[in-house]
Amino acid sequence: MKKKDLDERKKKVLQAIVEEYINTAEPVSSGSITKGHGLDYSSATIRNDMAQLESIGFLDKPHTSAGRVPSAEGYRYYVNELLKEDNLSLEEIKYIQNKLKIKVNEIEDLTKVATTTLSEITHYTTVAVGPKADKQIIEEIKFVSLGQRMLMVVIVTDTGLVKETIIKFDEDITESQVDTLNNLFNTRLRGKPLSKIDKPMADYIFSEVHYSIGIMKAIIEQINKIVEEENNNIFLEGAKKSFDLPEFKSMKVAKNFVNLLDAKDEMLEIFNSGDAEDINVFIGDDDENSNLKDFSIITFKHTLGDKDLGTIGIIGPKRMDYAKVIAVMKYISKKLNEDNDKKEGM
Amino acid sequence: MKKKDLDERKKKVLQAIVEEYINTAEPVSSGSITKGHGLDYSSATIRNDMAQLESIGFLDKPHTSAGRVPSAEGYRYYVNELLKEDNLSLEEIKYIQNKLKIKVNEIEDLTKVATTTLSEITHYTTVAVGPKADKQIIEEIKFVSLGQRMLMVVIVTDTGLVKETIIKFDEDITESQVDTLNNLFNTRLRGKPLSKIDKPMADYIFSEVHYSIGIMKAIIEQINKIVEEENNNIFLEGAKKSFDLPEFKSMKVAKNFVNLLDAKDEMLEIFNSGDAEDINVFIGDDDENSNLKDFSIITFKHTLGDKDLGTIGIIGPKRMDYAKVIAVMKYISKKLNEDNDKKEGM
DNA sequence: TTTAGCAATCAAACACAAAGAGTGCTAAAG
DNA sequence: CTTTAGCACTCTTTGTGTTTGATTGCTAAA
Repeated sequence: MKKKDLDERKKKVLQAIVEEYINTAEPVSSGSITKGHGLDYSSATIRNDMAQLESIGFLDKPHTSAGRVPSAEGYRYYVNELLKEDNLSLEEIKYIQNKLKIKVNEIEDLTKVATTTLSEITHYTTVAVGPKADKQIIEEIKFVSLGQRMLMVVIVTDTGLVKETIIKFDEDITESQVDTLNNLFNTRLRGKPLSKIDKPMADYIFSEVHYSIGIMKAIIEQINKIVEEENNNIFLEGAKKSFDLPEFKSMKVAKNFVNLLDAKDEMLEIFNSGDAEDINVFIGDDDENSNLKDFSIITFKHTLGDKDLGTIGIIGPKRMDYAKVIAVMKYISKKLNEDNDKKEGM
Repeated sequence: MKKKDLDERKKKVLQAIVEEYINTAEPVSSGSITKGHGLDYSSATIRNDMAQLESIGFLDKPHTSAGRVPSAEGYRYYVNELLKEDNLSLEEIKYIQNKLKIKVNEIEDLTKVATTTLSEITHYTTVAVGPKADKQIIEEIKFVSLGQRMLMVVIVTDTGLVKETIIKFDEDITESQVDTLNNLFNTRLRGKPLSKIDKPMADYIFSEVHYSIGIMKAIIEQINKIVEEENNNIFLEGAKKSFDLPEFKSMKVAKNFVNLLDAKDEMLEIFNSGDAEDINVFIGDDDENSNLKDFSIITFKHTLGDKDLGTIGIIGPKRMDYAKVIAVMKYISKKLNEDNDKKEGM
């Protein structure tokens, strides 16, 4: 049997199982879904369907006399084919509106508020990562001296993001040197992506500036550090909530969770791999020794027009309430764009 | 019996029990400490001592036929009276030296490196909190305009800390306004602690500047936000390591741990309450429903002369290796001061 | 004061039975 | 051909009683 060709009843059975399991976190028996969910068959009939759904890999059986549990594939089919839109309650809508109403100076703050709100409404752990360095265009680089031996570098990007760093030197730095720096860096980097501040760029700067190698080295080092940090910056919210989930009774699951949150590279890869237009659902595979085994990640891009302002996501159990989460995300995503439009126009 | 008047043998027995428990995480039986630890008595003798140590509250008994476990009071006595200095291995010393050698631009970075190193050597979770706002003296406030409607505020404090924030306005701001701001804030705030940027100060500024109430409000709001953030800033390292501890097999303990890390106010209170000169040991009380029940916190102040540069600490199980942790902390604390001396002199 | 000896205590481990949940299969009914 | 009732079978969970082993507390002797 082709996996796509589920007859209507089997679809309903799968859907009922997934939804039941999301609610109860217990294996679902054939008897428990004979009524409701648009079904009205005997448990024997359901059982036959279940056996087939298992044989094509959509269901798992913890052991003979337990019910069935959706497999990662089962969840995927459910999310792609069976999920029906959930509607937010009026309170939820009001709550979100109220939260996103705040005035912010940096887009980054707005992303954070949205991430926090998402966690508050869904009760899952949420995460925000900034846009990658190659997506951020430098609008201005400004060097400001703070006393004789201290210099601040400010980088303003088109995402409204402003990054600063302080550099201290062993030697004095003059105002004219600061001017040179401002000229040099701006003519060279304005309009380029953040990621352009790299080795070739450093070499060029070195070739242009013949004095104070020490100063130049310190500057380039520090700027590289900002870019690096910017590329690896992860904001986390509501991690503690996850520990109330029933799956966290298993120490193994809890440990996988903290390992997952700690594996920033893995997280960044997932968060940056999603499609820009859509809500992306990553359902943890069944691989026994993956951190992701028990979890799913759902992400969406915070955008303004075609500007990438970073990715916001949720990390929950595979058994998470996909319909609700996706509905909340869609709403927040829409609101973020509305608000941004207003801000642009102001 | 007075708690302080333990005879020599009882001290040794208590010490042996604590150390054995630290090693094994299992209740300690009378039989297991008849030899070694400077003891050479029969188990019956040890048993008598144990019974008395229990009656004065230094030991607990999970149940009749288990061994004994130190109580919070027992740990306290051990730490205050019995602990003998541990020595670091040559490798450990080298490792720390190497890590702290790095050149930093902000003291904050040095604190972070020290905190990370502390976690790496001890394998416990470590934490750093910055100095409180009333301990940080403002050396300069600088307003820098970034385009017509964007202003950056930089605050340099005597701890070398530089805080920046960006403020966006709905109206244009002129260079002369920026000059006024610089004058006003600097004459008023230079030499004052960060915490002085408060309501009375805001009122004063309002009374002096008669134009652009909107701009002034935005500025004061933002500055308050920095100070607030600065006061609540917690840096955490190695939280994941704790999950390998045997005590984390109990979900209750794991949950207490994440709750503890999440309860920033509680953490800050503990971290800020320590004595400046010393290494401070907070041993979790026996109170059943406290987050701290299973944990101890050890802190020391990162200082330079009499300047408070923040507090660094460790959060581990009550059963943690106090001798080792304290030894490492003492060494790092000393090194931080040495390095700072060098940095001051450069 | 210390220790040997021993009964008493209690968790942990084991074994076994019974109960309960749920399946898979078969054969009959629709 | 699809659906369903019926029932044997499987496997976990729960309960119970038993044994084992660790460890203590007490007593009486060294």
